Parts: sequence; C-alpha cells; structure tokens
Amino acid sequence: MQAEELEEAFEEEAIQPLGRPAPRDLPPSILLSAGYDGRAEKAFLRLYEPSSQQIYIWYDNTGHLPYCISKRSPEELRRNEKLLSHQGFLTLEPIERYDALRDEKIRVTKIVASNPLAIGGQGKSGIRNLIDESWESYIRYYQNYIYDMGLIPGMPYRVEDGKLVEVEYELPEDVKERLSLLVEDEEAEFREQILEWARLLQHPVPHIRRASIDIEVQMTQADRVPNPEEALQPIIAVSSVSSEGLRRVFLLAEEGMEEDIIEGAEVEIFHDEKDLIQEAFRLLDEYPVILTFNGDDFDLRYLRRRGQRLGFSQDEIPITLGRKFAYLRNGVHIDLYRFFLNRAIQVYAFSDRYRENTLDDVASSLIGKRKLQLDFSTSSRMEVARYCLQDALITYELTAFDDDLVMKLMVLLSRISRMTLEDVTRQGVSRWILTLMEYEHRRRGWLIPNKEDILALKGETATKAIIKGRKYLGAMVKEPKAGIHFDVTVLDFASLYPSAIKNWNLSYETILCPHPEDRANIIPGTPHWACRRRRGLTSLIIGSLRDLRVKWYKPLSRDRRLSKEERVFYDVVQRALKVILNASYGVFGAETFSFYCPPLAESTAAIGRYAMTQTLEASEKLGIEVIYGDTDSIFLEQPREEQILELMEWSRKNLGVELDIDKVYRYVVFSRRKKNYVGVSQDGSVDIKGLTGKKRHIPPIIKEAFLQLTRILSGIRRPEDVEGAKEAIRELVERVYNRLRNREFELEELAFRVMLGRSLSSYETNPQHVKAAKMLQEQGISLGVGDIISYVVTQGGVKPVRLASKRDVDVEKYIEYLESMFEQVLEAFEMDLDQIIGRPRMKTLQSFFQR
DNA sequence: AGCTTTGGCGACGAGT
DNA sequence: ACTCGTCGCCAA
Repeated sequence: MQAEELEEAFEEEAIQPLGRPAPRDLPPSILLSAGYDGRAEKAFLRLYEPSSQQIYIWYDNTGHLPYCISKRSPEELRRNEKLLSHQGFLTLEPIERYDALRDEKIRVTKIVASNPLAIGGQGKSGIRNLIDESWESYIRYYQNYIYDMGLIPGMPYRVEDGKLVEVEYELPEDVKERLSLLVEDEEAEFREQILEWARLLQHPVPHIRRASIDIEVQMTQADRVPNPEEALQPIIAVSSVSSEGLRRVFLLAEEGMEEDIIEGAEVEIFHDEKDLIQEAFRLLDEYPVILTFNGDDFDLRYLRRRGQRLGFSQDEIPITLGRKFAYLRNGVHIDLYRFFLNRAIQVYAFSDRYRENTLDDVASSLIGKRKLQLDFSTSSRMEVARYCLQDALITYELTAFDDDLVMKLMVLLSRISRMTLEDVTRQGVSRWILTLMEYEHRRRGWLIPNKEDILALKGETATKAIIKGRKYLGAMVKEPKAGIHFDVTVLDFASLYPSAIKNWNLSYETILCPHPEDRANIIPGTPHWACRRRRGLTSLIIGSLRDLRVKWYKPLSRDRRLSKEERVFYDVVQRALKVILNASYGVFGAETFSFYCPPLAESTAAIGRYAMTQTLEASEKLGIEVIYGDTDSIFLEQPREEQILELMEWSRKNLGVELDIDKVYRYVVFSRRKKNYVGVSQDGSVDIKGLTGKKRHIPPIIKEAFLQLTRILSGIRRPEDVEGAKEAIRELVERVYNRLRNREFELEELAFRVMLGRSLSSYETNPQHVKAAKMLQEQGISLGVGDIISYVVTQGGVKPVRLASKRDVDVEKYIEYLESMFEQVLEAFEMDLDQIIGRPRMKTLQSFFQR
C-alpha cells in the first residue's frame, strides 16, 4: 500500500475546517459533525453554539488513534509480512473482550495505527483485508472516533480544560418519576436504558441557523441537464433563503436585460460570473447548515467544478466532493433530496403523503407550495431569478414548516442513530440501526461480531415462505368476509414486531443461545429457542424505544393539557421513533445488514402470527365477529364497547402488547381479495386500500374516474341513497366513455407511468414499459434504473408518450381498463356495472336469452 | 451508488 | 385456451 493511495482514499475527508476554534470556555454547543483535517492530520469536531449561532471547531488533543480488532494473537499477526509493511500501523496489543455470540470472554488483539490515514475503508485501502477474521474495523476514522469518544451527535457539549464534556441534562424529577413508574415492572437494565433514551430525546433541539441554496445554469438545449462534472455552461443565478428571513438572488447580467425588483428579496446583479460565484462561496461559508435539494449531485458539484474552471484555487472553494456527496469546509450540507428519498422517512414520518421525489411533489404535499413554471428557452433573466428564488424558498421551508419539524426530526434521528447530521440524512435505516448497535457494543466493551460468525452459529431459516423466492414465512392475512359491513372497529397492535423482539428477548446473541437449559423456551411456530439468562442487546434497545414511544411520546403528543409547542415536539420524537422501530425487524432479514440473522427475523414474524391467531381465537370466545385481519390489525364488525375493552385487556395480559383502536368506520366494503378494501369513516373520509384505481402507474384519466367513483360511493349513507349513486355512476362512466371514444383527451392523461426496476438489458421478459423504454433508447434517450417510463397503449402494442399521437391510442383497450377497475369496486358493493349502465351482460348464456 | 421484510393483487408475456 | 412466471405496486 503506497502512501499516495492512502492519501487518495482519504481525499474526501482531508478538508481544512474554517469555523473559529473552540475557546476554553465554550458555552453548551451541539455536536453537529466531525471531519478530518488532512494538513493537521487530526480529527476535528464541528460544534454549533446556539446563542451566537456560530460553528466552532474543536481539535482532538487526546492523541486518540484508530484501531481494529483481530481474533488472532499478536504473535500470529507478527508473522504477516504484508501487515507489518502496511504504512502507518504500529502496535499490537493483546486485550480481553466479551463475545456475546458465544457468551464468553476471549483474548483478541487490538491493532493500533500510528497514522490516522492507515485504517481506512474496508476495500483495498483498508487494513481489514490484511487480517482474516477481523471483528471490528474502521470505516471512517473520524466517524468512529466520535463513537469511541463516547460522543453523541446532536447532543450538547462544553469545552473544559481542553476536553469535551457532555452538558448534563437532568431530567426533571417528575418526568423521571413518571417514566420510572411506566416501566416499574421491568428489570434494572431495562429501566436504565429507558432513562438513557429519555435523556437524549427530552433534551430540546435548539433552533439552527441555516440557509438554502439553489443555482441555475445557462441552458444550451432545452431538455438537456447540464453536466456538473464538466460545468461548461455559466451559472446565471444563485438564490438563497435563510432562517433569518433573508432572501437573496445573485444574478448574472445579460445584454439588454431589464432590471426589475422581486418583492421581499434582494437581487444583486453581477457582470462577471466569477464575482457571482465568489459571493456564493462566501454564503456557503457563512452558515452552520446549508440546505439544498439535490446539491450532492448537482448544485454544489456544479459550483465547485465551475469554480475550478474559472480559476479559483483549492483554498478558495468551500466545497469538498466525495464520489457521491458534497461537503462543506465550515458547516454541514444537508441534501433534502436524499433525505426525502429515504423510504422510511417517506412512509413512516410523512405517511406516504408525497409519492414522487421531486421538489415540486414533496413541497406541494408537505407545505402546499409549488415550483414556478418556466420555459428556459424563452424566459427572461428576471424570470429565471424568480424561478430560482422560489426553489430556494421551498427548499428552506421544507425544513421550517410546523416549527422546524424536519430539522428537529433530523437532529433526533442523529441522536438515536449516533450518526452525524450529514450521514443520517444521506443513509438508509439499515445504516442507522447498524451504527446504533455498534455504538452500544463499544460502550459495553463487547466485540462486534462478523456477519459470517453470526450466520455460522445461528444458521438459516426453518420455515417456508408462501411466496417463492422469499426466505421465511411472514405475516398472516385473514380472508376477508366479502360484502358491505357497517360499524366496523379496527384494532391494531402497538408496534407488534418491536413488541415481539422485546417480550421474547430476541437478539442475534439470545436466539439459539448456547445454554442447554434455554432450549425448552421455544418460539411458537418455529424450532428456535430464545435465551432466558441474559437480556439480548437488540431486545433491550428496541424494546426500550418501543416502550418510550407507546407509553410516553405517543400519549404526550395527544395530551390536550400540554401546550401546542410541547405536543408538536413530542410528535416529532414519536415519529422519529416510529421510523427506527418499523425498520428494526426487517434489517435482521436483510443479507446486506451486518447483524444479519435469519432465525431472528423469522422468529419475529412467527410471534406476530402467533399474536394474530391467538387474538382471533380470543375474539371468537368473546363473541366478536372478526371480518378481516392483516399482520397486526383486526377488523371487528359491530363490536360492543365492553367486548372491545375485554379484548384489549386480554391482549395486554396474555400477549404483553397493547391493542389500540386505530379506526372506526361507518362502513367497510370488502371484495374477496386480501389487502383490498374501502372504508368510510364517521366524518365521511374515505380510506382506499390496495385497489388498482389508486396505484401510481395507472393513467390519470382512469385514476380520476376512480376518485369520482369513490366520492359517489362515500356519499351513500342510507339504503335509499343507492339508486341515486347508481345514476351518478352511470353518468360518470358515460362521460369517460365519450371522452375516450371522441378522443377528447391529452395524451398524458392516458399514460401509464411505470418505473424501470432494473437495467434494460437485465429483463427476463419484455413487459410493456420495457418495450416503450427500448423505443426511447433507440431515439438516443438514455435510461437508467429508477426512471419512470410514460407510455400509452396502441393498436397492437405500446408507444412512449413522447413518440405517440392521439391517433395511435387503442381506445377500446382503455375502456376495458376502466371497466375492470370499476368492477373491482362495484363488485364489493354488490353492484354490477353492466346493469348500472343498462347494458346486457353477454358473459352468460342466461343473460344472452334474457336479452 | 444507494438496498428493512413478507404477503397479495392485476396485468402481461411466454410457453404448452 | 390454459397455466405459470415475471414485473411493479401496494398493505402491513
């Protein structure tokens, strides 16, 4: 390994921090992130001081050096020539560690590097590949350094005598008392863990000074996105909106440009692009946090490359680029595109309110604001300025709405996962949980096991999945009772899988543990057993988080006695916990997860099925009719109040899980299909689950008709409403038929929009969207995974929307789609489309003769 | 490059 | 005409 290679591997971390050095008496400041200063060869921390709203830099003076751990003895390792010749590594230190997997203490070797660069990635440049069977190795020196120091990102610290000290946040006595009361039945370890979490979560999140930034680049062709690596086109506008209310546009002057003002914003005109960029760089240095929407891939990348092209020196450009990310030398760059792209955030924090990951879609769904429309080929420079400012504005507001909800959410996630803001906003849930687990291992002085070790000891799964290609048997779905049902109450288990993990002591080390006396403690529905002697780490962590969410944060977020601000904050905490908890089971079944443990995931799901079947039985005994159930929810038809209460009590007592009322429906309509129903609540709001008409890829014209259909149906309150509804449906169908037959539509309205799930060449079959994609490719349009293909169905095939015309459309085919979708719904209502629209049914002989 | 899981549905393509 | 597998999307 050559020194240059090492340097190269670390290029992205080798940045020069800018913020002012932390004074001896730095007031409480929030740990935002860490970096590695290549010149000083030192790790540093970025601290945000809320009263001055400044970033301070704290250099490490502890002489802390990176290390990794090997199972082999020092003697054995000394025989490894490659290892000895490895640049920068020095001492081999025999130590003892607890191996949770085998429940024993063992001797290992700690390999300490003298050069901070020496223990790097896990690839070629890492020391890991020189030692077989290593257990812990560093992915990024500075990052792990945070964990090793026992520091928690997002928490407040003070500098004292050149040392970093966490600012004690004592929970108020009454809070402590109430919390302890909630978990008084639990063992000491569990109670302590709860208090530890509460300390992290209760500590208020300070307001963080920040600004968004967005750039516009001169376009050559209207539909080509400029390449940020080349940065050939000039930057014509840079906009920024800050938390102090500043709205600025830096605009490059154009010949004959008419200068104008933008209400509420400062517009600064530049005649030299270099000056403009200079000003943008100054802005980036100015703020503790910079927000972008896709800044990793575009805005900051383009700014840096363009800056280089125009002759700025390395030191003048405040942006460092990794292969995938863009960082700043002073503050923290948060790319909101990446954050909102995260499925867990999308689904659990924002209940799937936005569907596509564009700024326009996310913003319009969350804050009700949209991008401006702009045609770049004809627009004036001032129009570009307005457009650019609007983007910066909504980017900022995405973090500011609901009292800085998103900012707080990110800081809380950073505390829970023990990751820096930069990392937690860019990486997925499996990384969050991994980092948290690693932290807890290090805190206890435990060895971090290798994936292979876990797999070798715990093995694979024992059950057979229903669906081919899956690894184990999952959740249970009860056959729905078809038809319409009035007064339906839906109960669901509070965090079913996390509860299973908690109550059955599931963890990678406690499942199939080595103790013979635990073998009788069988998980129902599996041949696996779980330990009774020690509390499992996963069970402890997930279990305590679960209890906090269910027993503390969720109730508080709805407690009317609290102020609105308090409730909102508790709601954010509650949501952050939800995001982590919901992913906590799945990761153990993911091969890519470092604590991959198939029997653990399998057991969790098995306990879920057990809870469901037991509850169905109990309901029957109580005389409640259960008309449907899926995974963790059951639908009860006209249950009496005391029946519900009894069932809830039964669940708490016998399963140790709270059963909550999730929904009360005026009526629910089931077809015979699972995961398909329409529920209408007391207030008339409609829940539609699984029905085709709702799916993302369905053409808008059909989706729209579907929406209107559900509106008509939700209006049905009494039996006598039915005739009117049928008439309305008939009119609706007629309208759409006519539009189709007369071709009174825009092509876009008929477009199926299907995502390319893999690369074009790797498809085994030739589905419609792939056919369309191939046609696009022939036109020289490059397509990749994740791209959405818009196509219409034509006579004898499909065509991409942009290559098709109205004449091509196979109208009859669309009528078929429409009918099949309508029938799916109407069938459940025991209505018949043919009958409603007065068309004889041709499908049976009987109807043929009746004609 | 990034990747939590299994169950279930409709539509289509490919083979018999 | 029928079955079976693939694909994408959704429920939980």
